[in-house]
Amino acid sequence: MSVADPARPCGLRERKKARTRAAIRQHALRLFREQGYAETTVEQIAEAAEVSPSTFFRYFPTKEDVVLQDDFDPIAIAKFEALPTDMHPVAALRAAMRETFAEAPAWQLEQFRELNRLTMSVPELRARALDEYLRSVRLAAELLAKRLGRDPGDPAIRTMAGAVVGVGLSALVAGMEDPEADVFEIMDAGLARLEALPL
Amino acid sequence: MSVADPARPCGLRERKKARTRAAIRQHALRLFREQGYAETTVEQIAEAAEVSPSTFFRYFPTKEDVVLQDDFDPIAIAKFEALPTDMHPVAALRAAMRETFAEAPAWQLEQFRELNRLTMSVPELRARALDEYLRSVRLAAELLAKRLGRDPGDPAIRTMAGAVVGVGLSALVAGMEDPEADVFEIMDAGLARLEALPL
DNA sequence: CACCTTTTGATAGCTACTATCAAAAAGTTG
DNA sequence: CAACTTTTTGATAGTAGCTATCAAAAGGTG
Repeated sequence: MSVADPARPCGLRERKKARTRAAIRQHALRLFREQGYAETTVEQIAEAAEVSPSTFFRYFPTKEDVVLQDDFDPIAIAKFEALPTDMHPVAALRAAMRETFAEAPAWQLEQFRELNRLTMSVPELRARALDEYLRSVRLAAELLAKRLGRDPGDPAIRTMAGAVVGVGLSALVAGMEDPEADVFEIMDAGLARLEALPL
Repeated sequence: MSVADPARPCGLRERKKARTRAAIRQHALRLFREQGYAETTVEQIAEAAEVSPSTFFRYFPTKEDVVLQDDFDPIAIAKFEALPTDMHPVAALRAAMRETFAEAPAWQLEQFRELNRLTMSVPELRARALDEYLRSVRLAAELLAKRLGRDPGDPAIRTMAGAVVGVGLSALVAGMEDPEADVFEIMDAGLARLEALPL
């Protein structure tokens, strides 16, 4: 209902909300690191963040949501839409990703990596992450169809969209198997290979 | 520990176990169809199948597992391994899938479709299905590497494996968006396109 | 039939998550 | 600043998925 929707908070309330949210996530991630995801109860997180369990669920609908959030996807999609339409769609996707990551501050990239690591190691989280990932890239696939002026149901489009998702997943898996690996690099290299797929 | 592991049960016990398992699943699926997945409690399922809730969890580790089971994957993987190694790996995968589905009885294919429909419509189930799907096809990807005598970490292998997974996912999504669509056909067509990817 | 193993059900309990509602804090207006 | 409104919070109670335990019942064997 609120008409005002500024990028940064102005009132005391909104600032406090942001602080509370950050505190909950911060303490949750610390506890997960120290004693594991399943072994940490919501009650413990709430206590550490000095709020009630009720408040925890007011900020995060589920325990999983403390970990699962992709701040990058919407940005990358916006960049993808802004790129010239005469580029190869997969090349545009790669460029959008590269720009997005290049602009992000170092700490955010590092947190992204840690969240990925945690996500891929907890089955519960892994499952939900794949769902979210699929959903967001399916949206990108629709943009891809629009970009080419073709139907989203076109087999070539569908196959390419699936392959893009799959390459992303395989990169995440690779990053999990080898913690030293650069997930961004792997994903980019995989996408580069997909440019050879006929459209 | 049991040495005997026959294809079909012999003793009264194993037959009863199989019957109990089937009964639980059957009643569960019926209740899901009638009143929805989330609206059906394990207690109701147990009561309908005339067992205790304890027994339910003895047969299915989670409520989700009543729906999530892929009887096809292990069969298809075995067939894949049995096929001549000089075939194109993706072609071999396609052949293995085709054989597997061709051999299955009609009712099993129909049940497979219903389970897929249910799975893709319940977020909770969808997420876990993707996880299972990824795991099983990753195994196939390892076989693929072995077949080519190359490293599983090879970018080309990894990309192809990811693309295979992705095509499967996109086929499932397509089948969900259009219930009339033939998921097998879509997946096969997508895989056929992947044969053009350089290895 | 007596004996051993497997399967079952009852009980109790933990934890994620929801609903409700009154108290407290933040913001607003006379 | 005092009264009033709105938002945020915490306490309470409850539902449901899931686990552990253990004694009773059923299946199988000599």
